[in-house]
Amino acid sequence: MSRRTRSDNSIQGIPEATIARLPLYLRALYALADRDTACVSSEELATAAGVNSAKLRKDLSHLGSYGTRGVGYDVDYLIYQVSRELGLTQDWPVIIVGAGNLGRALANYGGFATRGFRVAAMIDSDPLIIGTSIGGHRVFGPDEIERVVTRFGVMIGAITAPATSAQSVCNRLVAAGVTSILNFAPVVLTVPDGVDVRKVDLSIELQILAFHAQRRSASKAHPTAEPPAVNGCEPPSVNGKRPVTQQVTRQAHDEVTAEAIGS
Amino acid sequence: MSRRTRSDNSIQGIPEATIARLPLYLRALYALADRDTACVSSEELATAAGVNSAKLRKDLSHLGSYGTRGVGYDVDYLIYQVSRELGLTQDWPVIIVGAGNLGRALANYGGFATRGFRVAAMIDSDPLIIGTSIGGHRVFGPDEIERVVTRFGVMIGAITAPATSAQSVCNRLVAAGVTSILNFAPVVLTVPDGVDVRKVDLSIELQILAFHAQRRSASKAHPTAEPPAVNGCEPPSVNGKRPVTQQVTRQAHDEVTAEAIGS
DNA sequence: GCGACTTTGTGCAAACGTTCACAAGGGCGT
DNA sequence: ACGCCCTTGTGAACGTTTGCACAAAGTCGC
Ligand SMILES: NC(=O)c1ccc[n+]([C@@H]2O[C@H](COP(=O)([O-])OP(=O)(O)OC[C@H]3O[C@@H](n4cnc5c(N)ncnc54)[C@H](O)[C@@H]3O)[C@@H](O)[C@H]2O)c1
Ligand SMILES: NC(=O)c1ccc[n+]([C@@H]2O[C@H](COP(=O)([O-])OP(=O)(O)OC[C@H]3O[C@@H](n4cnc5c(N)ncnc54)[C@H](O)[C@@H]3O)[C@@H](O)[C@H]2O)c1
Repeated sequence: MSRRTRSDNSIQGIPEATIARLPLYLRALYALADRDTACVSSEELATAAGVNSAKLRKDLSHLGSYGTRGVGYDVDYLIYQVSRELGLTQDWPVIIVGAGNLGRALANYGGFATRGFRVAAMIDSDPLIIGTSIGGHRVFGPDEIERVVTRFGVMIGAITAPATSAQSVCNRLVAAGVTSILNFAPVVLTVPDGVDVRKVDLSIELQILAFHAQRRSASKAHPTAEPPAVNGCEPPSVNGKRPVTQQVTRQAHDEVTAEAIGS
Repeated sequence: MSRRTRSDNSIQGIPEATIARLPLYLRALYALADRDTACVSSEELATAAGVNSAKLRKDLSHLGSYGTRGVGYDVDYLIYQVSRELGLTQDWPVIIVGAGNLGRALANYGGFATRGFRVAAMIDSDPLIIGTSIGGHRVFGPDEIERVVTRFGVMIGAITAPATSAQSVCNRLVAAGVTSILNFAPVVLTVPDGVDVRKVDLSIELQILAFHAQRRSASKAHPTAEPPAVNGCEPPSVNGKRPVTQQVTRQAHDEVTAEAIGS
């Protein structure tokens, strides 16, 4: 279990929360540069990025003193500095595993390449898909993962395969040398130390939205009332056979729990 | 600017961080239920969900005391309680605006419906797409938004339209009565108070991965050395014409900054 | 050349989140 | 029936993140 992420940040000193916002600032900066804005104040940039100006200044101060007091930040200069900090002054080849609905969408996505990310190759296990081209990228079989990763020096992989194969795909990617993984499958991936996993989970986002939506409509309906006497499951008794508590209809789902791999 | 999210949580008392993890627990619980596991300890469930067991217990304690000391949690009972808390005991119709690559992928996604989320309708502005069916869902024109939202009582909308139209699409959704928005466009949306926006931003995730990947390979190459003398932009001087600081080649991009809307 | 004005960069405190560690509580074996 | 043992639920310590408020610093007008 890699818990090193937290301490890694402190040894160099840039908080994770700041890192997560830098791409936001970068996007706002590019938008400003497009409008030929040469210089921007923390207030303006913060508004454009949707954050507090104090937070923005503190975030940027972690990269260095790149502003001019009384004036603001030079847009092009700041774009360069933020890009450098994020490692965007180089190109990043990305391997996409799973050429289904989502994998295709990614491969066809133009915005993918706009920040130096390039699709090195697509991988799929379906013989009918292998050999075809998607978004101008040839699809290879899973056995080519090692070769592609080595050949192009791929460090970043996106997993858009079904949840059931996500962990094994992940293992193959890591074995081949990939150290950063963007996971779209609804699974908790287990990876050795030194490998970075981020997940994009649409289902979770929707559920969070549902929670807030529920709360909103509940407080609309009963401004200050108890929740309407939930008549759901009774607390189950442990001794004896378990009572019938199947009020929630079991729904189909494709999620699996990840099997641990040797760290 | 809606900053009410934070304080809303405290009035009822469930931290936002906890809410964001409940779907994770729910998924792990369903996986356990599928294996006919009747009861689970916080340790096991935490491992399955990829979190610390103390954190899991504290999270669950916010919903109530649904465990049995010395034994653990009844799986079915906990599924019910978590589902109820998240508002998943009811169905949520969702409207998808933008039937392009991503919108199609969502509409075709089976896992979409597995937690009670149903595609109420798809919307697109392209006359060639309007009237066709995607994933079994008829595509309507933007003018039908109001009707669909009212008719089906839609509270949740997903924006998979281009970044340039995302804000106007958002405005129409909000005007029609949608209060929860899942935004896939690389834009900071501005919404009135009482509307909840979550974003899924692939580009940002990749950039965060790139940062860590860069750091890793840098520390591999120069274990304890200064960064290799960046010869990038000089700090620009403010007086006079700005110097040529165009070291970073300007890249194409489709991001825009959101225009403010009323309130 | 100088003073006023503007905006950055940052110390500090409060809010929030995580983790530890253990008392309280309940089942189970005898 | 009783005590042992296991696991929950939670108080307290710790770390992180946010936001305020202001001194430091540089520009611009005169
Ligand atoms: N489509 C969506 O909108 C969406 C939303 C959220 C999550 N997801 C998740 O993303 C993943 C992909 O979704 P999708 O809709 O594209 O599914 P899909 O079934 O359309 O595509 C999956 C592809 O992966 C390939 N594949 C299967 N096993 C493989 C393996 N071992 N190695 C390489 N390729 C393999 C299949 O041949 C198929 O082409 C799933 O895990 C899904 O749960 C999808
Ligand atoms: N495809 C991806 O993998 C991906 C990844 C990250 C982000 N995104 C973002 O998601 C959004 C959609 O991406 P995409 O690849 O599906 O783009 P796309 O061009 O394939 O699809 C966009 C669709 O939106 C429709 N549209 C345009 N204006 C509209 C309007 N005002 N109302 C309704 N529909 C409208 C278009 O007709 C088109 O069908 C974009 O903002 C993109 O930046 C996509």
